[in-house]
Amino acid sequence: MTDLELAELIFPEVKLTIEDLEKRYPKRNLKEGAEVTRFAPSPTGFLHTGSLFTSFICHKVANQSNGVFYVRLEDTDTKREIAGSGEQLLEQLKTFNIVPNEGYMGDHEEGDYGPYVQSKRADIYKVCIKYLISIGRAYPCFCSSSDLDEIRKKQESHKIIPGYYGQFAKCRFLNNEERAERIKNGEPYIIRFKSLGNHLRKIKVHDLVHGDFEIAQNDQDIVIYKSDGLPTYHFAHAVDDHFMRTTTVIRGEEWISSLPIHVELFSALGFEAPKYAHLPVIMKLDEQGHKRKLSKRYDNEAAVSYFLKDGYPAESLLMYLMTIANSNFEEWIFLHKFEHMEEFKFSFDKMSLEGALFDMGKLSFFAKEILAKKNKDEITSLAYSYACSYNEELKLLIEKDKEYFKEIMNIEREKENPRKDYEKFSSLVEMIGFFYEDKYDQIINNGLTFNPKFNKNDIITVLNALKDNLSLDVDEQSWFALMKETGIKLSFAGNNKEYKAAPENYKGTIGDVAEILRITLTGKKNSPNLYYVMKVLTKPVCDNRINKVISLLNN
RNA sequence: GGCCCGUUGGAGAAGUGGCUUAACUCAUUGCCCUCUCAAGGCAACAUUCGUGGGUUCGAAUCCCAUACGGGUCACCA
Repeated sequence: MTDLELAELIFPEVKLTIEDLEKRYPKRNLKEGAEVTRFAPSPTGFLHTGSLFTSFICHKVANQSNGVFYVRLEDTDTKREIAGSGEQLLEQLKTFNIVPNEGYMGDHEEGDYGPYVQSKRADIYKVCIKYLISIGRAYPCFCSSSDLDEIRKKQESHKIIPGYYGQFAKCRFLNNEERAERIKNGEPYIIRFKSLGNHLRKIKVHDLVHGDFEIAQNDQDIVIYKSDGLPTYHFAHAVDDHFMRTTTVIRGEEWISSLPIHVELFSALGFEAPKYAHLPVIMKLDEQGHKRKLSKRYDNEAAVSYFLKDGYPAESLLMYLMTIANSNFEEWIFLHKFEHMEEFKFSFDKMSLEGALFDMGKLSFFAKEILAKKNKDEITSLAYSYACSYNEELKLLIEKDKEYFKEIMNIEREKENPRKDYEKFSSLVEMIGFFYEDKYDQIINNGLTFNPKFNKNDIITVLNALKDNLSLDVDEQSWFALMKETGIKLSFAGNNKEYKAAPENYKGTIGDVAEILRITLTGKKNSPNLYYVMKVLTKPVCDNRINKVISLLNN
């Protein structure tokens, strides 16, 4: 029995050939230098920070070369699949402005190189597997998992490389008659690739980020077609990236070690291998001080949803990731005042080879810079869309009076060096709650903590004087002059130097006066510039709050 | 354990034989400014590039050895 006949026996229903597929998926008509990249997630859970990193780079590389970025869903592991996670993945990418030009879009597919979901590509894989069988480069394997265990144990006890290869690849030595017989008898089987490689020989490979290096040839007869009728990753990678005409495969560094498999697969299929870029993995220091890959199980930072829920601006995460990708980006973005990062030219040569430790502090820095750059309308709409997804309380506050919210967000914003105190939207309610009357009432009813060196009457005197004398119809400087004047009349020192020179002559400093007012109006020891806070609150509200506090003190 | 990749400060890193008494950024610390905070300004923070040898007038940069860290060895991707 010939190999061709065996192939026919196993896949009688497959009529198409590789040539037919080549015609159906012709080479893309793109300009010289245009890169076709792909992000190929499995729908097994939330978007990992490392995946965001990879997809971001893929997107960037395609965009800056006027190429194509597409998404392919690798759903061949039906056991681990989590329903709906594919859609969610795409949804999350979208919040980062990573939108594919074609491929799997979540609820539908776009493009001429589909289907883009692997479970829908069974026919295509079968054509390729049938071809490999017909040329003797793939064969059915009847080994059970206990057979494989046995082989492994034997190998381990002899301290030789484990796996299904060479002499250990039992089913490789079956003749086609035996194979046909066992298949006809209904014995379960899978299909393995027949490797011609020699572990002792090396192949030269080139990687866009690692450069040239040598690696041992593959000699494993890996499974390419599982008992569930779906291909394994390695095989699907070769077939899909060929027929989808990917020019550069960008993926995590953990794939380097399977590169020899992929190289051999491409060559056996008669396909030209794509360029490869293996990205460093994002790491974290564990409790023992060891570096390890960001882990879904142990690290919050591993899930992109964590940052989204906490309300970090999406842009800040991207900026941070670009910093890891190309360190010259930092200089560039400073020069460009934290704007238009999409104009930055990413380059694989400038990529570091070592996995960076995830740096939360740096993320915070970028988050503050970015939020400080937004105008009041932009930051309001960002806050609002965050609130709609994650924070009901904030949503209600904003909806109560959008203009009022804008004015709060605008305090010390429209100036050369805007305030940089907003980092993530999850802390917004805590920071600005006092601007809202019912929140404010809660705060003062919980009790205000004034400086213990002032007694009740001191505080009431100060507050009454301020209420009578502080006008908001003047500019900031005059306002402050009024406060100073008021303080001095009540024998507070106008500045620190005077006070330090003779503390016994004064009740305190002008800072103490301001603190009393600040605590009264905001319930906090720290707040933005009091003048602007009062402007937003308005004079009547301020007076009302002062009265409330005075009557509380009198009780 | 085999194989592969990597190793410059607390973190990200620049650096490819003399311009490096190791850039820049984050963090940290101190001072200044200031009604508080967030900022902003100024300053400090690796005599040394994992370690040991060598080549050279000269090395973080070249060579050799060694240590350490990470990845990977599935009908998972």
